[in-house]
Amino acid sequence: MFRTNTCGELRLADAGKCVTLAGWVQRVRKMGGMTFVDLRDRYGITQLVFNEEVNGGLCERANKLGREDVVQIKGSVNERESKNKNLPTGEIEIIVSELTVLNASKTPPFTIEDNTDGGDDLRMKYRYLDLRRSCVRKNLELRHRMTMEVRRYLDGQGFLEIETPMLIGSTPEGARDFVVPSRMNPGQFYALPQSPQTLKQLLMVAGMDRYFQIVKCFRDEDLRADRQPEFTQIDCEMSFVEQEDVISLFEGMAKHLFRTIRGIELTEPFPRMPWSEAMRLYGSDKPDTRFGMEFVELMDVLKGTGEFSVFNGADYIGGICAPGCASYTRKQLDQLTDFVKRSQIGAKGLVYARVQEDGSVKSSVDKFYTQDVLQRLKETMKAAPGDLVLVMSGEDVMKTRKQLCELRLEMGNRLGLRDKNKFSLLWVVDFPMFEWSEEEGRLMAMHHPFTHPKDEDIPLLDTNPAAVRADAYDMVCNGVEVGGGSIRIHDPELQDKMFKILGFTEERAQEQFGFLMNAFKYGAPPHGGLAYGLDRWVSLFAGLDSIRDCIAFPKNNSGRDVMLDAPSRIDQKQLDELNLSLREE
RNA sequence: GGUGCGUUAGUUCAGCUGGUUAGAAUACAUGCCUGUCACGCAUGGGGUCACGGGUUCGAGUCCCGUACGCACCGCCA
Repeated sequence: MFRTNTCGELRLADAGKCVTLAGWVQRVRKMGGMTFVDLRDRYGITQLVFNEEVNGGLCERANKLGREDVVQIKGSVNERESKNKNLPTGEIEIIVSELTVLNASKTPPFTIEDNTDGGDDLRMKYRYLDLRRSCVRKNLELRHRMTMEVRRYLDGQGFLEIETPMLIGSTPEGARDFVVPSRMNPGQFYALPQSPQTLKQLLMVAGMDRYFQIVKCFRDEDLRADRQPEFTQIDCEMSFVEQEDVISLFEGMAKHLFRTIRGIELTEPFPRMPWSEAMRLYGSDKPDTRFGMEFVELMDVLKGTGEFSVFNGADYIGGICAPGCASYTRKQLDQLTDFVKRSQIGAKGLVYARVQEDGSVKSSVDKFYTQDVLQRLKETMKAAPGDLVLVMSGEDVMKTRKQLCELRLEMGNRLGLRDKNKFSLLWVVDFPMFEWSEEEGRLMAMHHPFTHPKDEDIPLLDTNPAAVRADAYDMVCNGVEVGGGSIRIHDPELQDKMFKILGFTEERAQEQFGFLMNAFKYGAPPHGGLAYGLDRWVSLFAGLDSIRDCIAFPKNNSGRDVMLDAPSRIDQKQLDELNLSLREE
């Protein structure tokens, strides 16, 4: 037997027992005649003791151990003379009688500790060492517990877990597909699914009624801290449901996860906010509602009421009120101005107004506005003495709101209002069906082409499609889109009409989605669903800044796996078999 | 496709307006130390300053380019 116990389970009650442990050498502390070794495995750390007086030869060998050697020891559990309150096993130690080095280790390139000295790049290259660190391992354990709870909840609700294929056809609508050449069908390609969307809809046609799958999805787009080329969704679909049914069932799942994983009871229904409201108040379809500081529109107050040409030429003027920030120094205000002027935010400037203790307003545009106008600004913003009003303006309403959104989040950070242990959930509903694409010169589906328009907006499809709202909904937590879904179209005629509005020719619609359209002709039930982003949920619960930290083997910024050194070139023989040739450089 | 920041010891970083032998911490090695647990103390080894070009009497330092990394914009139905 390799071991009788793990390195995390022995306690004072086990004192006197003879045990066998195996694990990695975390650290060796040589005290002269005595040597302590911390032995580590997935379950914890147990201290080993070697005493020169008791067994000189063995102690000598223990002194030669290096970090990350894999060893097996036999010994007896002993109550410690001086206990370590930081370790669950800190009341005992093992007096070692036998030591076997199962496998020596090279000195690792970074320290295997919570506060490692390794940088991200190096940790990814040696991810198998990084995963030995308890802080990283805990993320994977959390991920496991969450998927277990997801399965438990959905199973309890009668969902079937059904696998769908990874090799499917390419549908260029939306994100770029990863494609896979077919050897047996030269010149033809599979695509990896961006989501099992159409397949789960076919499962509804097939009468599966309630489906889910914890499934890898692939998108060949540029990466971000919260975006990987392959990521995991909790993908769900239900038949004979309306939006309300889907929302309540998956709100239940969110509550289940909060209760079982974080021990947080969310008793109230999650707030709902129409998309247009989210844009108006927060400039974002995924607002961070952990704090207020909502936008207040100021066109009436500031446009045309003074000589400030920037505001007089603006099509949007909006402000936020930062409580207690009137004491900001000139330097701090300049920093904020620089922040909004940064290229990725791209605003031209920032106007501020301090509300003084006596109620008067001192602003950066004093010379353009009378105190009366500034008092109206104060009242409109509901600003109190000591508050700082920040105002931005622009000619593009959506763009300016987005810039103000960035400023609001920055102020939230500065004021410490974005506490990782506080959770604020909401549903954003009534998304627009379409959005205009400058690049394509046509309307694009905001969610996807199978999304059902709101019944009352269906007449607008013929007259003003851009105004049509959809039965689409996103769940947002702390400014992160943790899931989203929609009621789908199940009527082939409506689906036809949708493809036409999206600029599909009949042939192209048939070619790309004919299988779905045909299926709909054989009795498709009304259906809808939702997909949660598992990586984002785990990151949220673990308080991570990047989803990489909850993925065992993530890709770097350029979509590379630096450990495997993938992607890589393939040899000519493989290319020939696939009937592929590479363009000359 | 674009913007910003970065690349110096195994690792994480410092290195000023260009100037003589490039530092710290940690890791590693050796020695001392019998109750440590981030043990302590002493000694030691360890560098193509990412790569290529330029400016200069002289470049880790300034300029240009390339590569790589991170964050972001575009993109992500």
